[in-house]
Amino acid sequence: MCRRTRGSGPTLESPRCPHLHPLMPDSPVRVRFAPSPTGFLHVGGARTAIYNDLLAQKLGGVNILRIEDTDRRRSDEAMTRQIEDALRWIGVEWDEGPYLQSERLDRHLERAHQLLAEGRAYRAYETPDELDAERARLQKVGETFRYREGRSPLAADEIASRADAGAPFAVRFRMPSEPIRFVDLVRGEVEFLPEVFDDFILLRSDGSPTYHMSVVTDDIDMAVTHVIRGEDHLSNTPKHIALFERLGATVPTFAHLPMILGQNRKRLSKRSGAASVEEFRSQGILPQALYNYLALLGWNPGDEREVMSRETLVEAFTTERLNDSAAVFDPEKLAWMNAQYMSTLDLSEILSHAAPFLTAAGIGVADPDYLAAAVDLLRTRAKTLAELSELAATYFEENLAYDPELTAKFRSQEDLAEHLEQLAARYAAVEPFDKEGLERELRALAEALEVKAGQLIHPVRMALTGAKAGPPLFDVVELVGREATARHLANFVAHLRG
RNA sequence: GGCGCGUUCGUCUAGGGGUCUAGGACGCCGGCCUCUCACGCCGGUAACACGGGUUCGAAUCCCGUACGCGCUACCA
Repeated sequence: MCRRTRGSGPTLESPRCPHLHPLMPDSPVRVRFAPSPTGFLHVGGARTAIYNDLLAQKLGGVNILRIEDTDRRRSDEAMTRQIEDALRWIGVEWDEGPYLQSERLDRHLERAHQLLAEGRAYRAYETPDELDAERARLQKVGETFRYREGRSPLAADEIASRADAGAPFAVRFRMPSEPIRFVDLVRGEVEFLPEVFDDFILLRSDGSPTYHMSVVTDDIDMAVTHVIRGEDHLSNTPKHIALFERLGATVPTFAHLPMILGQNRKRLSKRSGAASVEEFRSQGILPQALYNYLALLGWNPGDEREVMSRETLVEAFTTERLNDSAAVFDPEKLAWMNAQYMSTLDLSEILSHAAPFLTAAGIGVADPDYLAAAVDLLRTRAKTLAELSELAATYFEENLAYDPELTAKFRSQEDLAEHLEQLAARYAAVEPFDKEGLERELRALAEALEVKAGQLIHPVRMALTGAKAGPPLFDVVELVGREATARHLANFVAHLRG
């Protein structure tokens, strides 16, 4: 198995392994991400998109976006738009598309009719109900129903008379009778025996193509070289391979990614918590963090790096380090990852991602420098942009409402109000109003009063932010400024005496 | 039921026959830093699903069992 050979061995990236490189060594790598428009982008899909992105970038290939909207009922333009937005937001790029599968209907039909004409497919006259009945019947006897040519539940003369009467028919693909083997980039060699093959449907009796017909047709026409998709398609792969072959096309290389599970160890879904890119976005997760986290969920660079930019991930990416077992999505670790980006990204970047959250928290951008300074002070203290905005909001309050429970211990300190008034007097005069001077004044006052500096620092923090913990106090005072500091101090003194 | 895939700390993972008294990360616990919180730093907790082989030696190779997941549609 090629993928088991590490180091100097043949790999996808060094195309010396014939199994892994069905195409000419110099033919360009073409991958595609083919979501169905369900109204949101699932994180499992997002991860698939990321690996496609990474591989295309790594190999200088082409990434294609194709919307599998053949199920008309749940497809519309807005949903397609939603997927594009989500991909763009998370940082996945594509070079071609989006193609809409529904717009390629003629082509799917053409190829299906070609197969029919060539005798690689045939007409089948059973109705879905009849097939269901047959399945149920065999089920009872402990057998499995598999549709192969000549094994119809219908009598031969019945089929003939339906055909003569021009009855509607489905078009079924004639599956080969040899085993189908392939080397999956993630799982190694996989084999399916002909005993389990079904002559599956290419065209429904209403003439519409099925998913299998459409995907393979599109993958051929789009010259896709590597199909990276979810494990749920592994069992469909023999069907697809047979179609590629009968259609005279080169079979692409497959990579089937394991599922992403929720905390409940079931496939991640809305029930098991946030499951879509949009949800994380609205929670205030940074796109870089989600991209990074998802890339690491099922892949690792082989060393101990974890926080990695897209560029670094591209440089480090190899399909041979893709994992083959399902992974549980861990929101805690995502939060940590996000915090990493919150504290290291350029402030301007944080600011632009935070803007909608800031607005939602009622924070205006009247003074961009003030906003930036506040965000900079708080960025290491928030795990999400939503938290950040919440924390920042108090820095924009005209007057703060103090929580009696939090201020109880200050109110029981007899001299505190008096001390704070003295501090306020010093702060009114200090020049310049910067943290060094502010600290000097406070410590000098503490010494004169014969109290510990903390005895003043903590109540001042409460006065200015309404919280018992937060950024270093003198940074806060400097930021808040002379005027607001005086106002908050006065309010707090009143609160203490009230 | 059939077929396919999987199983290392709670979670993400490293591991490719001896270097494994199993490494890293998240979480958790403790400490340092410190005006508090957070960041950061230091330390601790915790795992090879089970049973058989093969081998001088197995987390690693083989077989089986258990469990989980996927597919088994005129869904995609």
